[in-house]
Amino acid sequence: MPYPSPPDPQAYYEQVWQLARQIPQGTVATYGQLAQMIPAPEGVDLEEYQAFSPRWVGSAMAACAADVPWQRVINSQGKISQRPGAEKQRQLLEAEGVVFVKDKIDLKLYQWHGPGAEDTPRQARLL
DNA sequence: CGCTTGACCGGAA
DNA sequence: ATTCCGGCCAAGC
Repeated sequence: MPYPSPPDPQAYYEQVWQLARQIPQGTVATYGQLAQMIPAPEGVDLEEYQAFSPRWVGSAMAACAADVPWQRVINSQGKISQRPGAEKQRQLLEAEGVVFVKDKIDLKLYQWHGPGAEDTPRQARLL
């Protein structure tokens, strides 16, 4: 299943990491969500960007720096993508108070609303 | 140099 | 709910 890469992968990944670092503890973001928050690199048409950017975000997370909370990025179905280390990701999230139901998270409760829209911690609302 | 293999997503069967 | 499909690049072996 072939797919293209960003014109400058390194530069794109850094934008992803910077965004990911802003995800509050106890909340999550999806690959596609982060991709939408980043503008399409110059030379990439919107259609192509929409089709592949989520994978680019995934690639970025696969190579993320130590200070990036990679565990807070999950797929659009509210599940943890299959791969070695997936179990660890779930543990880290549960330690932050994220509850899993049948291997999935309720995005309505935990999804990050983006920078600036700093949400009231979902957990507080549940207490 | 030629395979193989990706931390995805939305829409269609 | 579940499976299948298109998208068509690069690093690593």
